[in-house]
Amino acid sequence: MARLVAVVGPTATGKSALGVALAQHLGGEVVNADSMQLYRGMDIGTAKLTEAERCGVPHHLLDIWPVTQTASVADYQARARERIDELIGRGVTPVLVGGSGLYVRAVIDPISFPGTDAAVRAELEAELAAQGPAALHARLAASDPAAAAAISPANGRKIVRALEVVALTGGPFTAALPSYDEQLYDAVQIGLDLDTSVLDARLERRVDLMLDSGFEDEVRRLDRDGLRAGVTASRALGYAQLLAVIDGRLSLPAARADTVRATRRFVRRQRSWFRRDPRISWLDAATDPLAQALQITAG
RNA sequence: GGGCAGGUAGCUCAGUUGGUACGAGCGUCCGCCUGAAAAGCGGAAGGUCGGCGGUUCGACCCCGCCCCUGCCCA
Repeated sequence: MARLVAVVGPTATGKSALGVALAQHLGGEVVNADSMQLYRGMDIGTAKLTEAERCGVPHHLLDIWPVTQTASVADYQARARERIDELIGRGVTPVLVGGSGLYVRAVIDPISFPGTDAAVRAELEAELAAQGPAALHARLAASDPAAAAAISPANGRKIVRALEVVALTGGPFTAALPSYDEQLYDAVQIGLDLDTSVLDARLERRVDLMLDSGFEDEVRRLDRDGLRAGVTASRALGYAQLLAVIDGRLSLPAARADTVRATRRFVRRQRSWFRRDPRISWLDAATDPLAQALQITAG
């Protein structure tokens, strides 16, 4: 087992910069674990590091999906593991950086995703739209009681996926994440966080900065590339709001406020996801996290 | 100085012909999550109903005075 370092935690805490610094000190390369930075052209709004900010450290799995493509953890998992294994084979330390909790676990932990089928899914989506989630939930209860019990009758998305898996595999949809005690890589996970009031102020500043740096133009450009048709990319923080601005459905100030609010909510969700993982060593982003991170990775 | 509208949860506002606030959205907090995870979903905590006094068995809802906000007139 080779060693892998992961930098996780809520957005806007400085994970990317810490990742670069760690890679430099450990002779490593960065592997992205941010679901939205996988999209080509989504740069400003995802706070993707610029070429200069990467300081010559190779970054992997950035810009691999067109905005029209629906995000997929399974696709990410395969690509990330392949790349990580390749780095390890070269004696390079993979530094996995990102705030997409499920993506990180999909790499490190033994999770296998049952397949998907566009036609089956499209049919289920259509039914969901026509009949509402309750009807589908009732059907799930008949074919997979355990899954139905675990999924809320209001959670259309999850119900559709469960039905899809049942239809494809003939078996039940197991909705249990693996425990935290078995991982595929010898991974050290570092969590970066900041005091809430400090982070909240930072989020606000960051959104303003993005807006000042041409975020709206970026969205207009991506709109021409089909962003609107992208199921996941079009819902990304800030992007969804700016599309509404372009449509005249929202004023710019409202979009700004909305984006800040949504990002705050996202941070809370990220924390509740990551804080359950006992393997993560938490560092305060305000007090020289690099030194502490190096200590942890050395130990 | 006069007139009108309004002062109900942190915010924006519903609401009761007088009988324990039926509140809602947003925010906050907590939790969930196996192919959309920057998405999706669940739960909880918050109110001396502007102040004082009166009427009443009983007032947030009626009366009086006062304070505050906005608009109009002077």
